[in-house]
Amino acid sequence: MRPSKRDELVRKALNIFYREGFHATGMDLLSGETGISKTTMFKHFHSKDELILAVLRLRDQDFRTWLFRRMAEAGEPRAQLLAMFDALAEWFAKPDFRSCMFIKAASEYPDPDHPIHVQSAEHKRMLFRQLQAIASEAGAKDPAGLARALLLLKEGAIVTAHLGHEADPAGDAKAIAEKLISAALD
Amino acid sequence: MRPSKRDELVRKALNIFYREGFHATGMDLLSGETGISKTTMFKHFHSKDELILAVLRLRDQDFRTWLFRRMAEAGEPRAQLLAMFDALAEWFAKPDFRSCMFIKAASEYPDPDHPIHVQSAEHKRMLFRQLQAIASEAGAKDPAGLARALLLLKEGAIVTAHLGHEADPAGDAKAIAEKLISAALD
DNA sequence: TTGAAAGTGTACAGATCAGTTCATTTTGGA
DNA sequence: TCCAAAATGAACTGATCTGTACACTTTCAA
Repeated sequence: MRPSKRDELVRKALNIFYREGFHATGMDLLSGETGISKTTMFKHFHSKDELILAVLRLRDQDFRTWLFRRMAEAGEPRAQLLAMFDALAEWFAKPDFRSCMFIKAASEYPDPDHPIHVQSAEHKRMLFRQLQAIASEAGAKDPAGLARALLLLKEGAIVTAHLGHEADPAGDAKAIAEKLISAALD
Repeated sequence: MRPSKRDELVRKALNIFYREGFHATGMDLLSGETGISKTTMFKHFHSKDELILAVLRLRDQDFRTWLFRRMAEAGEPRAQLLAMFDALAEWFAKPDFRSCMFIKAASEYPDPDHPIHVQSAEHKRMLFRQLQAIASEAGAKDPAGLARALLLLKEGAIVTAHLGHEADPAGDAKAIAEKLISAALD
């Protein structure tokens, strides 16, 4: 089995779903835009939902790899935590930024038991675990509490960057994070 | 003109869109669930998008009226600001809570120039203005900055309540808000 | 009571949706 | 070179989508 076509499909579908939305993107359009025949698409994935789940798995990998690599470059655990918001600022500045794929997925599949909704929630949990580990390394008194607070700031910044009129939501979030981190580590 | 049918339609459509999503809710289903004929629906609104815009206008009114009334009951401006998070906690606890309608609308209509997206952003701006006024009354050194920070916490709490596994996102947000308000008023 | 406005039910148009079928062509490794 | 796996294109199913047409009924106020 050669996985290249399948991977190519998932990666291209990711960009289109992210830009246009899930329901608004039909399989015919997807086939046309990717240049991959519908027959092949349905050979790799038995349904549109399965394709979306594969897209979300890829996005989860890509996003967490990107974010925590950026954070790791900052050095000390305490600096890593703050660096999350610098990474967010870069993301928001991209012209094709359109919010968080998992917030959007959960919005389009509101049933909490739907696999797409469940998998979106799982992404957030993975973020929490990794962030908690760094907060722990940094010597936080309550690593879980600090991780929850920083993630709350992250989600707020994303929504505000997408829907708000603010100049620098990532900067606002970072300023708050600095206070929280100082208080959590002293 | 008797507006009762029209209002009834908008109010019932609001609940269905909120529960099921916009694209996932067809006009036939809407007609069936509301008991209002499709002919009448399209006499009042020339398209589904127009109905959605009316739904969002109603939701904007309802939500801001509810939120700022709850806050006003808290008395002093400083207490009002904190009361926002108590109101959020009540909202999150409702069994039919499914995130913020405007975050969902912007997710389903990702084109920033789409009227539905524009109107969703406008809701957030209205929230900002009202919150800024209260921050100003409270004597904040930078009312706009405090309003931005509190709204960022609000959006983060909503997303976390919808998608996260946290026990009390509104409480987490409130704890952070307390620190910010104290620092902004001293 | 009457008459216009508002609402109904049904059937329909035309497009699009997810997903299938099948005969043909392309591909890449042995 | 050969062969099986992979991919293709195009037509097709049946359902659903937004929106329309039209004849009929209900409502309400003058």
